[in-house]
Amino acid sequence: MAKISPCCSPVLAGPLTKENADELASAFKALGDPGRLQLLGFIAAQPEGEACVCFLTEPTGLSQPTVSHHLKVLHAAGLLDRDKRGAWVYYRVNCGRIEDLRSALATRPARARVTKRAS
Amino acid sequence: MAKISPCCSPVLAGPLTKENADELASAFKALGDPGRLQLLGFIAAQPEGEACVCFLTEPTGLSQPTVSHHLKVLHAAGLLDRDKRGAWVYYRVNCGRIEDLRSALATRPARARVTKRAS
DNA sequence: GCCAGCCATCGATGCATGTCAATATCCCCC
DNA sequence: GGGGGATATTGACATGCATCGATGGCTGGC
Repeated sequence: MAKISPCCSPVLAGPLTKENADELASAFKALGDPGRLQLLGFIAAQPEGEACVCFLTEPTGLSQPTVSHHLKVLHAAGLLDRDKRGAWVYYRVNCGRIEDLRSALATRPARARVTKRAS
Repeated sequence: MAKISPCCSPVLAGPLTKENADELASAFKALGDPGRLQLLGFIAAQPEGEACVCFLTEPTGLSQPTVSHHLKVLHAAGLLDRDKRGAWVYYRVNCGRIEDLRSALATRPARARVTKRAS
């Protein structure tokens, strides 16, 4: 899981280095699938904030290997934490990572907003 | 460009409908490419907040058709505004759309945060 | 130790996408 | 209206990815 260094690489703060762009792109790519977004939503919707794989197979309508694959992608992107308890594996949303992505999308972070004094 | 209805579909607020998931996923997918993130960064870095295609070909190291393709994808996702002035086409970051995506990633929007009173 | 259930991996398949060369389209200017 | 430059589109190619069935690895219970 690549570090995002949210304090230094908001997308709109200026030119991105290739490395920062790669890091951020891989994270957003993980969010770029409806099944994965639904999985995040289902997990976050649980009272305990966590869910095992067997619980997620049915509501998404995806096969168990596909769900497992998506969870792996989300985990690799740092968006899910994995907790194996006996035969079950519980996944939990990593809110800190989500916040990092949010801050990477911050518009005009510090630099004074361009005041569009057209012509 | 699908509407995101940011007020009603934060990813982590609970289960997502298939439609909301599709809308959000297509938007994040547009962000899931390093070249496109760099394009956003370069455009936002301009003093006027806008840039024409010819200016973006060189710093990204991509061919002109590829840049044009990425700009089209970003425009289709609502992330860039297009302004044709004569023979030139100027692209500008749509900050409102970016903000919509940010709010869609809001963690635990209203519902009281699960207080993790473990066991 | 064996069996059943949960999860991950593997292999295969079909579709989406990033990329570029070539070409078309549009616009300004002479 | 013809020429030149800026963009967009097309066609082709390779790669990536989502998906599933089949299978393997673990874990707990009998």
